[in-house]
Amino acid sequence: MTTALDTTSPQPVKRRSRPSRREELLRAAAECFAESGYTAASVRAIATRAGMQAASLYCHYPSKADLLIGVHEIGIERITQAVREAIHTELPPWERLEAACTAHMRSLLGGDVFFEALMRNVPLRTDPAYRAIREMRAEYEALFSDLLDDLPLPADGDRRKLRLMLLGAMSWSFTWFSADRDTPEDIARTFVRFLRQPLDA
Amino acid sequence: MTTALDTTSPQPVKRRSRPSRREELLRAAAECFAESGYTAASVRAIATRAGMQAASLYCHYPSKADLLIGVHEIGIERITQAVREAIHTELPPWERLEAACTAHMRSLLGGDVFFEALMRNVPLRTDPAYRAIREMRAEYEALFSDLLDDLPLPADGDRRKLRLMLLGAMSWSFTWFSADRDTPEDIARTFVRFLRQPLDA
Amino acid sequence: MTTALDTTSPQPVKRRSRPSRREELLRAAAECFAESGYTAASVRAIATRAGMQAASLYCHYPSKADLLIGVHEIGIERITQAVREAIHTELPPWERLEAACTAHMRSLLGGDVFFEALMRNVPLRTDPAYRAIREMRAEYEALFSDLLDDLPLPADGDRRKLRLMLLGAMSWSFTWFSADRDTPEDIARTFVRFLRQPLDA
Amino acid sequence: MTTALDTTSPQPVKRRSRPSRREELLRAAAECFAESGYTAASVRAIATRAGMQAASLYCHYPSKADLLIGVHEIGIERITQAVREAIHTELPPWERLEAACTAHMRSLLGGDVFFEALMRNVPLRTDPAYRAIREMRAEYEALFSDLLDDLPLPADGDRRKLRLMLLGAMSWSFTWFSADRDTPEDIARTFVRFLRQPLDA
DNA sequence: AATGAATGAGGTTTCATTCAT
DNA sequence: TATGAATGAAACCTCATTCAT
Repeated sequence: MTTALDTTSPQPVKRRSRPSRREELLRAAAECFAESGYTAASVRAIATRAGMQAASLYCHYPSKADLLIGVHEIGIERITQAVREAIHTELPPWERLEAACTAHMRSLLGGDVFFEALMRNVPLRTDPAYRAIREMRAEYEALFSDLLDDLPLPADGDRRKLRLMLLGAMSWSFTWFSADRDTPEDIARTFVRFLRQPLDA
Repeated sequence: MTTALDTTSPQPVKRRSRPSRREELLRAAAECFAESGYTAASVRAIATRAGMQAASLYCHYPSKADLLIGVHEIGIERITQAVREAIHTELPPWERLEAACTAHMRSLLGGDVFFEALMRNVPLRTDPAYRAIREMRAEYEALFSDLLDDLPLPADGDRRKLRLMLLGAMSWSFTWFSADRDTPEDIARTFVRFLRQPLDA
Repeated sequence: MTTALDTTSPQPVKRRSRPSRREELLRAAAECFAESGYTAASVRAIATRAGMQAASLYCHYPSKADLLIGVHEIGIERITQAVREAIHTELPPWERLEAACTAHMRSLLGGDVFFEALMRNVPLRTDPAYRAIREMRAEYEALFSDLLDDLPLPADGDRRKLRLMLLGAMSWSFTWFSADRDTPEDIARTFVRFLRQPLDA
Repeated sequence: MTTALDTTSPQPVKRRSRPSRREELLRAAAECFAESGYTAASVRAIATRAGMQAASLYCHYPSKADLLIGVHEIGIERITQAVREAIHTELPPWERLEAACTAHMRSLLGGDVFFEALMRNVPLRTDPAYRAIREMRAEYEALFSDLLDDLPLPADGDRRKLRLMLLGAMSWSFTWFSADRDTPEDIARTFVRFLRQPLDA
């Protein structure tokens, strides 16, 4: 009857492709994880924010940990796409890196709760969700490995550490970023410049 | 190499006695916070690890949050002293910065649970311990501001962002550091070199 | 004598079903509050008496204080209705007052745990439930204000103090009442007579 | 050396017959019992208010229940003496009763925490302190029995119920008394007048 | 007389999850 | 798909009391 994506079809069609219950749930979870952290966020709070009872949540996700994975999936997917788009065009290597970083920072600091949830909830090695999330992150970070491979570095340039430094510095920014003093774009540009100017000279 | 960083010893030698109950408690708390995170770590687990009942813990600290503050105090105090010692000698600015970073990384990644607890538990803005901890961190980071002020940078060098980049990159390293592949000293040296080579040329 | 005061029946016949869990819970709470006092009565004991786990109690009432309010609501509702019924008929003013007092005492001393809980747990001014309960009591006592207004008193008769004296004397009776020596009806009759007739002949 | 009543004699004499530790403790206990009720008042709070550690309290009183008894002893002793003094003079029976009631109310509502503690903490029958306190109260109330015996009542005047009514009404007044609207003396006078004079004109 | 430390019991409440409906 | 009720575990913390010093 309706589109294949309409997961709420059993109810009379209200509005076209409104966020499904699962999506609402993930958003609610992201908000709670971002605000309180994974452990402190309660399933009840997430369900309430999504407009349902805690028990109903389990119709959609089998556990709290799966919500965290779901949130990460969305977050990583979004930021991956943002960065992919940014480096789609033809550009010199350093400019491509800068474009990627700009997209990265714009996503991370743009107020999207999915990214806040992402940053604030790096899972512990003992967490059951650890592996799944680590793999997603690794895949994303591979994008930057590629960008760095294209860079013309001196022979002793340790590209792995360069990537870790750049991504780490950007990741940590959620800790000190203040929209009053900084813009995501400026941070990205400045960080890249710090690295580039010597090496490029 | 040196023993100055042996964090298990009861600090600068204040009292000769065996570590006091408070110190044992802080160490137990640090271990638990490092392993499980602040929220997931239970007061009972901390007390048990310190060899007492949960109720006894409250003879020494009035709440779990105060334990977190205590852990941060020790951690910050130790790393501050380590860095202070490292920059005590007369050195050219870049070398002093590198010495500081080396000390910083050596502390952070040296396996001291107080630092692991520190890094894994950046408090949320809503946390009652947020203010207290933020101030401690700020005071520590001021050390690096001073070091950066001494650096001969070009006019447009944004020293604040440089500091944030360097410290952020180092902070994030607890996320990916593996003693098999890296050494703290090497990371510090490499990160500083990345920033220096252009600017110093 | 009558069955109107059978406080175990599920009230005016609202639903036919066996007493709901909420009602069982309130009764259990009333029993515990009557036996041990509000503070000393534990949520666990209340839940156990109602045949459930302490945690399950919170499906029905959000806190212990709300149980106290609920118990008061039922108690006040019952005694209000008993008094209302007693004064429903046409009677001379003093006889109506006596009828009201008889109903009042019969409720209070008839062994209903809800009234015992009521009397033994006048909340402190600092108690969060204080306001709610005070208002209920005030509404009930207004019934007596009306009855006293109908009394043909001399000009200097302080009707407020008269009400407070009468109600106070009756309230305090739960302190000394012994079913062996007294009947609720006799107490009521005697108290009203003391006020009505001249003792100083 | 000092007076026999100086229970703190081992310490160098500071001030003459200042409240002994036991007295301070009783006063602190009375305050706490009056504010929070016996059960909710904690030994720790009492000790703190008396300027000592909880453990030190046990040097003076062997248990919390003994503090309650001690508070009652003082309270009953004080009010007994107040009433005794009031009825010491030669007066007609009704005037003597009024004088006693005035003294009673003045004590009860005069802001003395010992009386507030007394009224707010009628022990339950299951309380270990129940018997001891009940006996004290009975002895005090015997004073009123005597006064009532002197009253010229009609043949059917039930003196026991009269006493219970009068004392009960006065006891309950701590529940509604407001220094803004009432004075203890006026309450006493009015209550006695209600009994003495015919209201049913 | 005083106390710091300790304790076992127990307080209220929240947790993630299950299950019958 | 949704939920109300339930649960066992566990959360943080406070309790009255004890004891060695």
